[in-house]
Formats: sequence, C-alpha cells, structure tokens
Amino acid sequence: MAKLSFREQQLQLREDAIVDSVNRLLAEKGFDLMTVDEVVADVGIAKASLYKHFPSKEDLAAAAMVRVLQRALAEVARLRAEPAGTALDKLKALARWTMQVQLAGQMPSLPSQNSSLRAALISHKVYMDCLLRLSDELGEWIEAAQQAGDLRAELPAEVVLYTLFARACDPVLGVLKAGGQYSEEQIIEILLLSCFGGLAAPSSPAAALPKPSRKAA
Amino acid sequence: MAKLSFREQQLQLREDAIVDSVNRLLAEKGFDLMTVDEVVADVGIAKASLYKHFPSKEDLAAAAMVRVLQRALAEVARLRAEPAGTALDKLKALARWTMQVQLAGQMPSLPSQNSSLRAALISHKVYMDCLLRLSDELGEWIEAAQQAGDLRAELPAEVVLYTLFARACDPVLGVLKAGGQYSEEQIIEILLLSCFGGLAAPSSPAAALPKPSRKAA
DNA sequence: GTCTATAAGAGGATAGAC
DNA sequence: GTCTATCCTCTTATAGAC
Repeated sequence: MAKLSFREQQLQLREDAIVDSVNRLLAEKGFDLMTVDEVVADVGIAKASLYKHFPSKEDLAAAAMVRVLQRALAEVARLRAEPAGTALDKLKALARWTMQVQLAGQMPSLPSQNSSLRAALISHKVYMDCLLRLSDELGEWIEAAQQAGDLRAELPAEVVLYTLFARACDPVLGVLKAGGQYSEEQIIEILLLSCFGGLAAPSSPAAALPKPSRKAA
Repeated sequence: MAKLSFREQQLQLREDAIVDSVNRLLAEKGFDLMTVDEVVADVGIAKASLYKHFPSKEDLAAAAMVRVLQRALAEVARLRAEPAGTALDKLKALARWTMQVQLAGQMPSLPSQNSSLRAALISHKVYMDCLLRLSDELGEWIEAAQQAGDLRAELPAEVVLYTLFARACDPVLGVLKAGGQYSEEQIIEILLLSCFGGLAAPSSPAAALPKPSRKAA
C-alpha cells in the first residue's frame, strides 16, 4: 500500500460513502429502479461530482459488487483458517453469512437479464477477478465435500456453485422478512435447511417404495 | 359463456396476441426493461391502440400473469384428476411443469422490488383471485405431503409455497440453459433434485458424527 | 378502435464556472 | 474536484383525426 495524502484519504472516504449508498439502494430497489439522482441525494453531493468518481451507473454497480465480493473473499479466508469443520460445514457457514448480509439489507441484487449491465460487468477486470477467485475457492470446497460424500455427487459442481450464488439473493428471504412472522435467526435456519436439506423429508418413504430397506439419518 | 360476435372475437384475438407478446418479453427482459414500444412493434399495432385495451403497462403485466396463473390452475386440475400419485408427486409434477414453461421462454418474471407494480397487482382483482386459488390448491397438497411424511414438517407450509413460486422463475435455470452444456430434460432433473432433495447428500455422515479428517484429491 | 403526432416527464450524462 | 444548470434520449401516456 502506497501511503496516501490527506486529500487522497478524503477522496477515498467519499468514494466509500458513495459505494455505501449504492450498495444499500441496490439491495433495496435493484439496479433498474435505482436512480443516480437518489444516490447523490443520499450521499449529499452533486451528480457531476459523482460522475468524476465513476464514469457510469454500471460502474457504480460494479464497485458495489466488488466490495461485497471482497467481503465474501475475506469471509472465505476466515473460514479457511479455521481448523475444525468439513468442507460442507464451511459452505454452510458461508451461505449463512450471505443470508445475514441479505437480512441486513446489504446484498446488492442485480437483474440477470439486463444485458448492458452484464456487458459492463464482464469487461470490468477487478469485478471479474474477484468473481473468479471466489468461484475457485468455493469450487474447491464443493468438490471436496462431494468426494467426502457430504454433497450430492449427482449434482454438477457448477450447479451447486450457481445455486449458492442464487440463494445469496433469494427473494424468499425478503418475503419471510417482510412477513414479520419469524426471527432473523429462524429465517436463516429455515432457508439453510431448505437449501441443503431440500423440501422433501429425508429418506422419503414414498420415494423409497420399490426399494427394500434403506437406513435413515 | 355468452356468445361473441365476430367483432368481439376479433378483439379477443388481438388481446391474446398482445398478451402473447407481453408474456414473451416479460420472460426475456423482465418488467423494467420491457418497453411498451417493443410490445406494439412486436404485435404490429399502434401504441394508442394498445392503450385502448390495457390502461397501463402494469395492467399488461397483470394480464400476462393472470394467463400463466390460469394455465397453472389448469395443470393443477389435471394433476388432481389423476388417481395415482402422492401429494408430493403432484407437487413435483407441477414444479416440473413450471420449469418447462420457463425453459420455453414463457414464464414472465416480475421484479419483487418494484413497488408500483406490486401495488397494481395487489389491487388487480382477477390476478389476486387466481393467485389465492393457486395458493390454496398448493397449500392443500403441501399439508397433505407433510402429514404423509414426504415433505419436511420442520418447514412451515408457507415457506414451501414461497419456495415453489421462487423456483418457478429461478435464475439458475436460465444460466444452465445459456451454458448449453445440458439438455433441457437434464436441467429439469438437476433442478428438481436440488430443490426437493437439497444440495447435501442424503443421511450425510458428516452431519451425524465427527469423523476423522478426510483429504480431497 | 385504429392510426399519426405529440405531450409530459424521468433519468443518464455533461458543460463550464469556480 | 465540486458545484449549478442544462442537454438529450428514452419511455409512458394521450389528443384528435378518421
């Protein structure tokens, strides 16, 4: 790290404030409904000033995604350093972490359909670097968990990876939170169970009809 | 059904054509990115003509949702008439049907965050009627499957319901389809397994007992 | 009811003074 | 680099002739 002048630190702080607002607004309204006017109103700066820092709305979203990816990578590093726990345990712990971020209203959700945004993200080097590093880290855990017999080997590893990414911004969580019927901890436990354990009961008798006998958990 | 004049039939056909286009565009780009100009260009009519049929863009989306809900209700009725099969079988069959619709590019996906759209849908009587009827039908199957021991009783029935709705427009399917690596039938089997069976292997040994450390390849 | 033409306004981005 | 003021495109919705 090169040392920063006071002025550079000030700029860094302002950019952090911008990304903070973008992150929150992306989590709340999504990319398409978030307007740059809202961002500048939230930060308290002029629109032209924001465009000095970020050349486009897409770059704003990319910056927010980069930060959440870096936080995820930090969490992965923290879990990796822990001696105890299987690969499956670490995957569950990371899924739990993403749900906590989502519950805190800090998980930016980008529409997978917006092609201009997709193009901007794909050509964003820092974003792609973070995304690939995270995918590689998780891919290792997924394959290890599959070889240990803890994750279904019938599911391709990349499908598991995509599913974990998708559950990180699953709308079901928002619906349950809005319902106000369960505590945040209950919501997390419920969603972790439905994600990793599935909706069906273990060793479902109906599914096991033709088979002679199978030991249950 | 009252009998319709030729003119009324013509109008009905045109409205069907509009809803067809809306349905496809909603599945392809989502509500926010779909523009009324695209719709009229696709149907081949003037914009003012469209607004004679539907008073707003939100009503267009509602009409598309009503039609897909009615199709779902028809599928539910068909499954209900079948003598064989448990409640879980019927739920799986319906989930399979929604995935087929999604693969065919005919599942409209509405952003759960757009508040103006939400308000319009909630005050749309026909839409709400279809949605509640479908929820009731599925709720019966869910509770029956739970009492039969085929669905996890630890999961609240409404969570199962929300999850099935969410999986009907799960972005994972679109990613797998775009990847081109699996056949449509494979995609469906994979997603059904991950939804009902979960990511974790059945009777995961790691969850049952602390075992000696394993090494991954 | 369908069309052409246009209003009305939101929203992304920029010019130019300081 | 930050501001005020503005540009300009896109998009929803409507007016009015036929």
